[in-house]
Amino acid sequence: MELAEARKQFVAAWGSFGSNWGINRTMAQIHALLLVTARPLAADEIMQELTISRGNANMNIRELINWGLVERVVVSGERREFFSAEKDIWKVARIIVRERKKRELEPMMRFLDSISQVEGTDADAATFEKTISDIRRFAQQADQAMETMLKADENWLVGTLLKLMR
Amino acid sequence: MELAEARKQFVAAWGSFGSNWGINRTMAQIHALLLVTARPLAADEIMQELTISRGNANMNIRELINWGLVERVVVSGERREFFSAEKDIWKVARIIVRERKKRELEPMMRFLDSISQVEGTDADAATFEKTISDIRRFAQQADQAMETMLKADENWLVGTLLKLMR
DNA sequence: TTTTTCTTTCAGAAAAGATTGAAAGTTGAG
DNA sequence: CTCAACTTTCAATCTTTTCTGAAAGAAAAA
Repeated sequence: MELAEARKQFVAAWGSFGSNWGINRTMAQIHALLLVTARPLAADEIMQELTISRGNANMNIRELINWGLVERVVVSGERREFFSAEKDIWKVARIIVRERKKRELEPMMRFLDSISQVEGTDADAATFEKTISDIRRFAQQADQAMETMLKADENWLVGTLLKLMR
Repeated sequence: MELAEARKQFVAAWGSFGSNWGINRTMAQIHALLLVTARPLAADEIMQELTISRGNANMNIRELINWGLVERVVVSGERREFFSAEKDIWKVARIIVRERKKRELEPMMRFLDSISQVEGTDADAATFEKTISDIRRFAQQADQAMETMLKADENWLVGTLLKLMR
């Protein structure tokens, strides 16, 4: 397959994949574009490649930087800012896991704590308390699994699986 | 906390949590409502509780049934259909993992295969092939981890973690 | 300092996604 | 078979999210 075509398809696919997971399509596309580009790109190049506006590019680049997935790069002899993505996919995965854990899982766990005790002894009260406490327990396990992954190196998963599956 | 209030908060929170993850708010709310209700509910009760229209309720209940998270229940002496959610949170988690794996991860892996070979030998071609193959490898590991989880029982995670963390 | 180049912001526009409600469809009871 | 009770569908509408583009801001160069 031709490189230009493959790149275009990848950027589009990554965009729609992202939007299935609550990540803005453009943000995912910019990320994909930077992932498959060896040299850092300037805002204008990103705008042109994805045919998006300056404002949109700026906002989504900023968000990628917030996440720690992209960084500003100074190119000597150039006044403009350039942008470059973290290319190590394991680091990328860890960043995403850490951010979503922080932004979603942890608040959810705090929330579940806050509603875990209710008055009443009927079937609905029992179902409620059981459901909430099961979800809390599950969330805690997921949280621990993520912590372990965040601390582990690339071989953790492979090693774990081999051990488990004989 | 009062049960009615706690239920309301949980349904609302589950709805917004869901929409962070690409799941329609109403679908998540219906699921939450059924999770914390001991007896099966009829469509009218769901509509009333969440103040949503008949069409909306119908569409989202159907989708929950598609996912296997909710089932139709016949209540003897009643002509209407009633709905009840799977209450075992581990089963729920497995269903969600299985469905998203099937709907998103597997198509993505097939797609990555299709674009993994490109013409050219410059820096961008090299970056492209490396990125795609790294993502494929990562996706395969995630896929295997999910497979293992799907087959394993509730104690897999705990056991694994204890083993790993000494 | 003034000009030039580039970045950021944000109100309004556009697009995407969700919801409604009324009509058509189905099914069991009589 | 006919009626009544209930479910499903879908075009129109509403809501939310995303995007644009022009104006304001910042910082290097002249």
